[in-house]
Amino acid sequence: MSTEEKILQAAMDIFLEKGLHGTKMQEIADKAEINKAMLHYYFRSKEKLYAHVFEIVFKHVFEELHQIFTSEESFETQVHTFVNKYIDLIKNNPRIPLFIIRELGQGGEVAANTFKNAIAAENYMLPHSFIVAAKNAVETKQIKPVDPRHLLITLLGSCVFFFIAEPMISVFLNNDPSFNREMFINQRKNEIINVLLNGIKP
Amino acid sequence: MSTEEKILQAAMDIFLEKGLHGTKMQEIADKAEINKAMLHYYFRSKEKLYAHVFEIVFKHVFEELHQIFTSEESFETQVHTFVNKYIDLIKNNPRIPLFIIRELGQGGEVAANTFKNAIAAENYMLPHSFIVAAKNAVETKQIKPVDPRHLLITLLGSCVFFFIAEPMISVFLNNDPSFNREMFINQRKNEIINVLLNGIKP
DNA sequence: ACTATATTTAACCAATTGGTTAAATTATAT
DNA sequence: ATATAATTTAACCAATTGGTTAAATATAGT
Repeated sequence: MSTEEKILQAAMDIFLEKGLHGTKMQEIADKAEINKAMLHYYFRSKEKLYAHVFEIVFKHVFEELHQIFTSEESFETQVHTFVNKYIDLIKNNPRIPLFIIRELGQGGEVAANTFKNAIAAENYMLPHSFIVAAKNAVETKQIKPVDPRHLLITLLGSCVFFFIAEPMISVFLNNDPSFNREMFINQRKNEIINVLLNGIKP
Repeated sequence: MSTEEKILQAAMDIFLEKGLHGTKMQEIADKAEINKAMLHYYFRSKEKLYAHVFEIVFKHVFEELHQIFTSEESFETQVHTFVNKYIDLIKNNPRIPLFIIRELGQGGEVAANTFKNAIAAENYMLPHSFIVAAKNAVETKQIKPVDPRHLLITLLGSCVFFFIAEPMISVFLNNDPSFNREMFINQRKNEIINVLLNGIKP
């Protein structure tokens, strides 16, 4: 593993866990087992290193989800697949939602730039492929007329909000001593699919 | 205005804008026009002052929304009112969603404690009143059988996600040169109400 | 072998910042 | 009026931390 790769790996681990401001350059250097000066040698500044990591994480999420809406399946099936895959992805990478949310909470400049670059490069454009698929579904009367932009926001918000707000939500859910997180997340998939697909039926 | 009030007012303004870590004690002191030592004299530490502010903000949001689901209206009307009021509240206090999100992004310890205290005091318990209302609506067949906990999460996520993710979403929405934020937010209310109420119709 | 270039290290620096303290001022009670 | 307690101020402190630098070491090209 080259020094640069060691840095990126360590930086990703720690930025994902602690965000931009919670992460210290020395901590990344320690984890990568290299001298702190190497961080600046390879990546100039903390912000640049962070932006680098953000882009990798962002790509990882959006590339996979983007593809779903370019398939030949029915729109209903696509939404079904989307919810399952998105929530599974979060379950397997539980740090990702908070990582992105923290970035947005800082003002989201890095996120906005990453997004702009993705649009310019015409890459992994989830919003675009979703909106094309949804428009088509409206035209072919698979679903009733809805604004695809709003539908996408509702879908994303429904999937991700639990994981963002979990520190507070879990206080309430744990009032029930038999509460089981794993089971609840699986129910969550079905409830989202049920309510939303039902809500847009023609 | 007493020194203590001046501090709280200034702290609220700045914490709301910049979050815990973005806010400097000196900045609060300057805005309140008092000596920095007074902050510690009245509130001991930055964290304690922050927690104080968080509780005030949190109460402000949840008290108003809580009441909706204690009314005698039909559940459908209550949901309608909730979406309109919640989104209006955010429009009038645009810093609030990011403020709470930033707190959750830091781990949400302060948020969790505030929430626990609210439960213990049996105060402004939005989740409780919502779940009672939704259960009742299921039993009286006003809506089809859904898990009220999931419905609440879907509802909150749908309302708030746009404002959280706006730095990214707006990059995409602004591709359309005629995009109008004010109009879009009003549409957002109706789309949420339409899709969700339709989704839970018996 | 020698030179130029790239990489690595350890020591250092300047700025920031939450918090403290001792002395000064003001308010309160007797 | 005087003692006591509460409030306010200015100066100070220690720790943190992103970033720099000059010298040392390794690598590659000729």
